[in-house]
Amino acid sequence: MASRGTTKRKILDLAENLLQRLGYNGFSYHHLATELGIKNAAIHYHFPSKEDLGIAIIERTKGRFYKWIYNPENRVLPVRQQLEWFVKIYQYNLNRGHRVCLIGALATDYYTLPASMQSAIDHLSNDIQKWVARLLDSGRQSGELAFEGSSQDKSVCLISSLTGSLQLARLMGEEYFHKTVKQIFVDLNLTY
Amino acid sequence: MASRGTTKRKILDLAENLLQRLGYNGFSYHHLATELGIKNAAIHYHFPSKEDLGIAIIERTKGRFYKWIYNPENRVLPVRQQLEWFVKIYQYNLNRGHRVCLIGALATDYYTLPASMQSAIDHLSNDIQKWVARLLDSGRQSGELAFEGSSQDKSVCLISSLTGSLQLARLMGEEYFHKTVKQIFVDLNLTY
DNA sequence: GTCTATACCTTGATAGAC
DNA sequence: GTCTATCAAGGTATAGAC
Repeated sequence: MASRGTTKRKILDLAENLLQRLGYNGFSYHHLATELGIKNAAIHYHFPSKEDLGIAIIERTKGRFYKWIYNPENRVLPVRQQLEWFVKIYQYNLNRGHRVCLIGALATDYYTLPASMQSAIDHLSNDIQKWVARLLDSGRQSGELAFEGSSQDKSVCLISSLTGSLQLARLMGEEYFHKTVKQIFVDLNLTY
Repeated sequence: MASRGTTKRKILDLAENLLQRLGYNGFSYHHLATELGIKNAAIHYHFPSKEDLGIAIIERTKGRFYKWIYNPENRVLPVRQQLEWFVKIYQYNLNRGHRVCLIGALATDYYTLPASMQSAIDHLSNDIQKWVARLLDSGRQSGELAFEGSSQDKSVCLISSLTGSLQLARLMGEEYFHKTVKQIFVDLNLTY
């Protein structure tokens, strides 16, 4: 289905999709143009360079993340529900054509990216990690979940698992994502 | 440093390195040629198509893996040591210029790969997963380690963590790989 | 086995008409 | 805002001399 909204929005939606399906070096302006029924040059009007497009994708994802975590309603949700929301982001990517997460996609292409994109994605991953660490910490303190080790280490391990499992799911099957999620919850002493 | 051995071997070494650093769509025959001080056409002599080169890289990695796990000496090692060997593969990739693992690299490019490469990497990831699951299972039975849940789920989660953490380490720093490994050991009731 | 030379395609990007 | 037309650069791949 084609996305609604302005051309700029449609380009962004499709580019995000292709980036997470094919990698940054795996899709082209031509690819976007033909699928949207417009011309190459029209895309360059909205996003002068591919770098601009890449930055826009990262910034939009950042915005969505911040919007959720800084929403006062969400901050008071049980830790378990906040964790489930976080996992749902990955689940959503899996459901939309086996997309890998944005961080995973850009991480493997990392050394081919312009510096501006590198620092944008660095920033996002740092913020995500801090948020997860704080969440795990407060969950452990309140007794909502349990684990050994530091919340920092645990958060990095958890994010790595989710990132990696979206990739393994491509090679081995969707169920391998669910196996990982199941194990993550078991390892936090949570039923799933 | 340039690799030793025949030209074919040098090409394979460099291509493997570039594949895991830049992604399958991030390096070219030209890239290989200039760095090896030979010409484009010389590479095509040894590997007629990029697909042939990709297959060769996967098959060589497979071979190394099988050689180790089917070595009778290694099969009787303590579970902990076998696990440490497995982690060392990832550590080695990290040390050699922040390479991601072969599976991670090819997973994000997966839908741009020729079918032959897809099935080759599918096969490898299946074999690795089975080996890890068996290792964890026997370790739990012998009391060498402990974890909740099925050894299948745990193995997928463990491999995903390692795969993902090599990628996160690019964005966040090498220490984030070590944090993940530390947590993996803690979660198996092993000191590290 | 390696070279020169080249064919052919795709890529990101721009100029200027409408 | 979108089009046509075009560009230079880089990509995979081949033919044929040495």
